[in-house]
Amino acid sequence: MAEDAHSTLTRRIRDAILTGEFVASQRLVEADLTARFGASRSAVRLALVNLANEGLVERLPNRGARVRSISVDEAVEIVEVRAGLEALCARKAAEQLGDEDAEELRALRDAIESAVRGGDLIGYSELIQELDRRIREYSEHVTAGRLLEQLHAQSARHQFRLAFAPGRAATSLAQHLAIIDAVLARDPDAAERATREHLGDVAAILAALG
Amino acid sequence: MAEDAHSTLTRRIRDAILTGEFVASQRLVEADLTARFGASRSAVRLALVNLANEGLVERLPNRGARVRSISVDEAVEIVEVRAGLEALCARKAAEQLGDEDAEELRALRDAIESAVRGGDLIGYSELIQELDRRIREYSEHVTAGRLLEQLHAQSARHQFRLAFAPGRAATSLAQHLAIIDAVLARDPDAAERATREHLGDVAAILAALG
DNA sequence: GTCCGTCGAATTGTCGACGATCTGTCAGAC
DNA sequence: GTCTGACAGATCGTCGACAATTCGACGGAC
Repeated sequence: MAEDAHSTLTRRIRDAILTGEFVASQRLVEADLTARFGASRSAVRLALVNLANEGLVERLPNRGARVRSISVDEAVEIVEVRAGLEALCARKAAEQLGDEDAEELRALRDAIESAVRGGDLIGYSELIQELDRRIREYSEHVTAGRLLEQLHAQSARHQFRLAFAPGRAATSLAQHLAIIDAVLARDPDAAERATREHLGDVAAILAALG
Repeated sequence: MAEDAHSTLTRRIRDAILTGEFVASQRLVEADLTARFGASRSAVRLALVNLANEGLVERLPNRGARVRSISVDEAVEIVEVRAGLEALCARKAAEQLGDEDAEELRALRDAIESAVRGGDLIGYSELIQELDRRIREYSEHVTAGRLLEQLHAQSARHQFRLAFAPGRAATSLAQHLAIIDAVLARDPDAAERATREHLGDVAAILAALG
């Protein structure tokens, strides 16, 4: 993932999709993107191919690209896969947590608790994402990490809907604290179990909402 | 995955990598591939980008592409991830196995047993791959299936070395039969457990061999 | 009113050429 | 003998033009 021109463009289009600037199923015409981002058509094409491989964009031969819309069934599938991968990462993280990592994790735990106490749902949601990222990092599992990053990007929109499900914050908080505590306790089994439990709930709620 | 020209080229280059025609770390110069496959440079470029996204090829900015070589550590990681995903698929397959699927699976079981009895290691290896493919199919889990396909391709070479580890066939056979029987018995827990057990062994052996 | 074939605009796919970047080599200074 | 800097070859990155395809609009036949 170098920082040259086409990577930047890929990132810019990805951001536009993730922030909802381009809505689901919207057509992404190469000429339009060329004008909008001031890049050449080759660069746009390359970016679209990359995003198609990431699963954010759908490319039909001779018919152009569009923002891929993810069905509820597929969102559930993604959460099921995430459960397996994040459980693996949580386990590894618990096994090999360094002392300074533990310090960071405790600080994050405090931040999460105070965000919830303050009723800051947006901040809470961001901190949870940070938590996921940290656990991936501590696990040092690059293969799982790479796949998880893709899956997160794909289901970003569904995540969002989930955050505001009524009464969700309380159980979500408890589950995340359980994950953190298991990792801090260096207990791999508990970390894996807590992660699975949490994502099992997420899958169930997603399926019910759909 | 349409069947137009550039997809075909992507597949052809992928096959060349998987069959060992292009060895690990070998440089893939665009001009050479252009001549060899009779395609234009754009097509070659696109194929390389796709393969890079699949993880089979490594592309360094301004320095070209080469066949990505996968370290033993990474091969172990891949098997760990596969364990999670294949366990999920085995579970789903066990949950929703159709009667005609069961029939096919029984036939495959017989074929596997007779391959081992006949000492046909190559045939056995192919049948095991077929088994994996079938379980993915029965699980109807497209997300997990797509990721597994990528991971299989990446670790194809290491798979190969594994098949000829001394005394491996016997335990491998027992483990695969256990997976098949659990799925046939429509027992999701057993199917997941048997799959994890098998891949846990594979990871251990890979790590030891490295 | 409906069906069918033709035509044209919009859009993607392909190509070859040009410019930019990297790598290795070689001469010269010290 | 070693180091430095310029040069040249190889290779990738970018661009604009042209060809191929799709899709909708239009008009005529029945």
